[in-house]
Amino acid sequence: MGIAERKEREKEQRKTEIIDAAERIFFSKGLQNATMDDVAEEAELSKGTLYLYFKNKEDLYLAIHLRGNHILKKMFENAVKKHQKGIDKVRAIGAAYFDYYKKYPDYFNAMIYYESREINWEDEDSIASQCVLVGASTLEVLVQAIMIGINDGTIRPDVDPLKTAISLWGQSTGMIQIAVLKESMILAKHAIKVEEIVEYSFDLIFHALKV
Amino acid sequence: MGIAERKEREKEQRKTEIIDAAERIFFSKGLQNATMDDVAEEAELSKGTLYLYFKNKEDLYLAIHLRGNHILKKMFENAVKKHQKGIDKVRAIGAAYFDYYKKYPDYFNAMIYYESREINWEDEDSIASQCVLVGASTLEVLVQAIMIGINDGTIRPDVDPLKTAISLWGQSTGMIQIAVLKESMILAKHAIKVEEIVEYSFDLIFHALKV
DNA sequence: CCTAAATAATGACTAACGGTCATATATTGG
DNA sequence: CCAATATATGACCGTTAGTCATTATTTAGG
Repeated sequence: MGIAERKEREKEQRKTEIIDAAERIFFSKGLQNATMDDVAEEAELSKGTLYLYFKNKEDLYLAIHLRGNHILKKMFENAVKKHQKGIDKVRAIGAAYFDYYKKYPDYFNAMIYYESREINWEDEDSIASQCVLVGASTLEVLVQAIMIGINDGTIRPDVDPLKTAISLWGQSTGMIQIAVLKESMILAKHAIKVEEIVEYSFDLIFHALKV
Repeated sequence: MGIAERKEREKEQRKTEIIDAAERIFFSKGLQNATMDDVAEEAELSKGTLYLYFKNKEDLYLAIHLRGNHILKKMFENAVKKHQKGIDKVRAIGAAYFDYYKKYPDYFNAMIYYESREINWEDEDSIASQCVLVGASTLEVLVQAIMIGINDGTIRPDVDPLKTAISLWGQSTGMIQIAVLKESMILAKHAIKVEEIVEYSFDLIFHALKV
């Protein structure tokens, strides 16, 4: 049955088109101000149709979030490949994270936004749980890099790979978040650039990992 | 004119009562689900009256946020007092931050929630700008502790106090945030407790500061 | 005390938005 | 060509943030 397959493809295509439209709207107007009517108009579909493809507004936003997660994972994997030593891999992941923010600030903000709210990440099959899966595998890239570093002697052997990976992840996210957020406030007042403070912060962290 | 003063007092009193009611409602139902009608009922006032005291829902929420900020600052100041050495002061601040989360998770979440959204922190006189002020003075406590540590030789002399303070702040916030958030997901799966991972993360950070 | 002016409080109302569903249109298989 | 099925529509509904004309209370002066 080629028709069923074609229909499946078309359905995926529609979904993609809707996410594209939603991205343009959400990212330009901000999630708060963007309405489902806006998205519908941008997608050249009726509002009701959106709900045939996505459970609700949050689900649609999570679909965008998921895209960002995939990109981030790819960037981590690429960063790791470029270096031999474990510590360099870890550092490259840190740099990649910051690159991600610079290149896709909207995806980064979508992440921040959603990490700070009550979502049912549990139920299977949902976009939310897919986000969790991709997130876990992204973290795994970091865990592996740390383990390689321990084995090749570039990272202190007494660090716990998983705990360290989670720490680095949380610390880096918080750092970028605060740097961006406080830019206009604290940083501008002291003439510190976002880049500068994030680099500084990363240096601090890696200083703690080195043998 | 004693009357004007009494009226001023009463006005402040009302404001406080409204914030009290709003806290109960927002914290029990969650900001998303709590309505201004709920708050009005809890405060035993009409909805219109709320808007005589607060510009909008966000403003009311920021007033709660401001309370949290004041408490946090107090806790930082107390933490600093209890120790002599700079590094110990810094560590105590870290512990105080985590204590703050444990003792006032709702305030902590209010902070996270608001740090991740578009707010006009600029305009003078607003509650938002008061939050910024208190936040800056809280950070200053940390900056001072780091400087003391550099002077008494317990902290590496080559660290930049302000940049380090901002780094620690961002990293700690991100860490607590992620630990709490991922508890049900990643942490539970690996049988790691929130306390444990946060402590671990703090150790990592302080390892980087020591001489 | 009484009353007019000023201040504070009210709640019905509006606009906007997320989400639904009966209806309409298009596609498929026979 | 015709039913059956799948897809799309947009008027409609319920909810809620925020407003404002009206009402109630308090103050100050005579």
